[in-house]
Formats: sequence, structure tokens, C-alpha cells
Amino acid sequence: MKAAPSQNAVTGQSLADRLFETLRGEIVEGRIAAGSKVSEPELARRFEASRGSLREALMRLESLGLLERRVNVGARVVDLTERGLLELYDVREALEGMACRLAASQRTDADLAELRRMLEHHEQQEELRAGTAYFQPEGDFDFHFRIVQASGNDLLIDTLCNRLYYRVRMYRYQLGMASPRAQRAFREHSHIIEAIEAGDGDLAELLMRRHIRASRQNIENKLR
Amino acid sequence: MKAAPSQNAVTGQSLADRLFETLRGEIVEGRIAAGSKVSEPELARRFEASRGSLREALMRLESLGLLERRVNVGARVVDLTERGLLELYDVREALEGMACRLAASQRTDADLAELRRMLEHHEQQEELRAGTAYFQPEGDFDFHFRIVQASGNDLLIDTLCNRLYYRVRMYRYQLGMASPRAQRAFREHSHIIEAIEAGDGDLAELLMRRHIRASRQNIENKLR
DNA sequence: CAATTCAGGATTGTCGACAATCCTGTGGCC
DNA sequence: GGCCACAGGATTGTCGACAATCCTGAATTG
Repeated sequence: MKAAPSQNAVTGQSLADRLFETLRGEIVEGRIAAGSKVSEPELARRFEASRGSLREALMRLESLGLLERRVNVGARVVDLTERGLLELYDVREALEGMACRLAASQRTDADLAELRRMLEHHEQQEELRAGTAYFQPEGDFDFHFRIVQASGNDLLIDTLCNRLYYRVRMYRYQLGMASPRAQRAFREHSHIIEAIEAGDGDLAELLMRRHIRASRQNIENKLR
Repeated sequence: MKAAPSQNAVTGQSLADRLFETLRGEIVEGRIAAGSKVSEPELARRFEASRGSLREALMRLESLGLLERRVNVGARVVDLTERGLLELYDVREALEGMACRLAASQRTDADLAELRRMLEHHEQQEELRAGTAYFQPEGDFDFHFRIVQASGNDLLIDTLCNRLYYRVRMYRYQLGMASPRAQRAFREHSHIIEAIEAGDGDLAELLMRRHIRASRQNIENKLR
């Protein structure tokens, strides 16, 4: 009989991994305020972990772009700026446009079925709250997430899903961008998937870029 | 008089920073072979540093995509695959195309002067070795680097220059892609800069995407 | 002889302590 | 009153050691 295994062996991830995920959630949801300074000893006490493991988590958060660290000074949560948000939209437009193009040329039956199923699910939820101006952020998120997965490009998937999307969610949570574009966005999603089904990469990319650019324009107008 | 300051204060970077940069160079240039396992104690002895500082460097290399780490197993240098190289091209096509579009709309006199100066410099070097099939990798690199800088989008700049380009250089060094596209690439560069000067974002993006796609096609043909 | 078990060695994950550096506020000086 | 120097406290960077985990290969068994 082996000794009681640590949490490490059970979950297949290290303590630093768990700290990283926990802190990532708190930063994204704003429980740790944007722009605020984070103290290593304070967090180490709070999570009852050593500073070493915590530093590892902080370093990963830095590589995610959620934290900024300066030598001998410490780490701060990035602050949410209008410029940063618009920059995010431009990069997403480029990458998700490419994801659509690739998804259209490399599509599999499984991907298409998944996309169709998701769209029907969203349609259902959409009808339930028809008329409300509230936009389902998770539904929109699902859509973009699945499209990127269907691109089959691991580098693209990693860049968007493991890096940029956390920043996207951070802006969504904290600037609370409820969008009145619900119905229009849904139709746009539908058209994008149709283009992917048809294997029309050019059109799929064009529609996705328009979709994201419209969302960006919407935000830009609201901020002024 | 203060005590002798550590290297830290002199260069404004930590020991882990220097280890990171050194190791990054060795991986990019292949002195640490692609696909090989890296041992923390071994490198710690070699650089006469503690394992802690070295682990920090390794973690940054992981976030650069040059290393893959698995819990309780260790780190390996990523291996160079045809698929990975082609994925890189697709992502670059999307991002650098957008960089061109942004550079065309946000161009400054300083950026334009810099681009022009660089182009003339390349032209000079080009004539010196006219006829040779050898393609100046650094010149091409300069070009793409400067264009991205001129985009003014910090997220885009960071993603390309501080992440993807190290992988690009790793493939260039180790798969030694001397390209016979020298003259054609130079003309393409020239046309892209003209479009940026004219403020034509659509054209600038189109030309850059074609430029990168042609390079990708060239590599794809050579590999088969 | 092949497959399996299980110890030994090596490596990674985690921790606490020390030294170097930075920020703060207090005192002195012009 | 304003500016500068400077000490105190706190924080970060670095290090070595211990514990948990994984890989290797030899012994065992069918």
C-alpha cells in the first residue's frame, strides 16, 4: 500500500497549477481589482502555500497578459483601458478570421455537427428571452471558442483560447458589455457556420471579420 | 559608498532574465537540440545558478512555446515539424496582414522614413550579391519586424515579436531555409511599403498576406 | 522467453531562510 | 516652505534542502 498521495497525483496538476487557475479566475472576474498591486507574501499566507509556488503561478499569469511584473518592484494586475480593448478586437479579427478560413477548408463531420448543435441550443435560449436586450455572453463565447477549435491549427487555438480569451472575458466581466446586438449576432453566427459548411473559406473569413468588426464598432460607439 | 551592486542593478534585469535570454538563444540556434530533454540540475550546474532561478527561466521558455513541460516529468525542447511550421505561417499571415492594415492607417512620418531607409539598405545589400541564390534572412526579418512595430498595436507587437518570431527564427536556423525568392521577395517588400505610404490598408494587407502565403507555398513545395 | 513487479536512482515539486533592492516617511538644510 | 538625504520597513530575488514522483533496469514468475 502506498502512502496517501498528495493532491498532485490525484488531479495530475501541481499546486502552482491550482494557484494559477484560482488567481486567474479572481483576476478575470475582478475579485482582484484591475490595476491593483499583488503581494507575494500576502497571497502566500492567504492560500497557505509557499512563495515559490505562488511565484510560479504569478509568472504564468504574466505570460497570459493578466499581470505585469517589474524586477524588484512586483506584480500588478493589468488595467483595463479602451485602447487595450480595441487592440484585442483587431487581433481577434485577424486570428478568428483565419480560424474561419481554416475551419471551412479542414472541416470534419464531427465539427459541423457540433457547430449545428450549438447553434440550435443558442436559438432555443434566444427565443426564451426574446425582446430582452440582454446578450448571452457565454453563448457568444461558446461560438467563437468552437470555431477556433475547428480550425485544427494548434498554434492558433493556443494563442486564442489559452491566451487572448482570458483577457476578453476580463473585459466582459468588468466592463459588463451587455450588447443589444443579440439577434443580429445570432444571425451572423448562423451565416458564418453556413459558409463553413459550404467549404467557402473566403466567405467564412469575411463574415467573421465583419462580425467582430461590428462588435468592435458597437463598443467604440458606446464608449464615446 | 554603496556595496558592490549585483549584476541585477547594473543591467536592470534579474539572473533569471539572463538565463532566459541565454537559453532562448541556444534553443533557437539549435545548440540545445530540438526535441531533447533539458535537465534542471544539469543546467544549474553549467550556469552556476540555483535551480530556482533556472526554473523561472524554463517557465518563460515554456510560455514562449520553445519548451514543453509536464508535471513531474520535466521539460523538453519542442520539436520542429512540418505541421508546426505551416501553422506558424497561417498565423503570421493573419497577424502580419492586420499589422499592415493598421500600419497603413496609423502611419507616422518617422515610421515611413524608417521603412524607406531599411528598404534602401536591403537594396544595396541585394545588389552586392546579385545572382547568388542566397537569401538574406536578417533582412527579411528586419522588414517584418519593422512593419509590425509600425502597427501601433501593442498586443499585436507583443504576440508577434515576443512570441512567434522566436519560433520563426528557430525554424530558419535549424531547417536552414535559404530561399531562392530573394529578388521577388524584395519587390514584394517594396510594394507593401508603397501601399502603406499611400495609406491603402486594404492593399497593404492583401499584399502582405500574399507575400507570406507565397513563402509558405515555397516551403511546402520544397518539403515534398 | 516474455511479461510483470518492484526496488534504486535521479529528477521534479515545495518549502523556509538570507541577501539585495525598492518604497515610505522622517529629519535636516537651503 | 520646499527640496534633498537617509534610515526603517517591507518586498522581491536567490539559494540550498527535503519530500514526492517518475523512469530504469534487474529479478521473478508464468
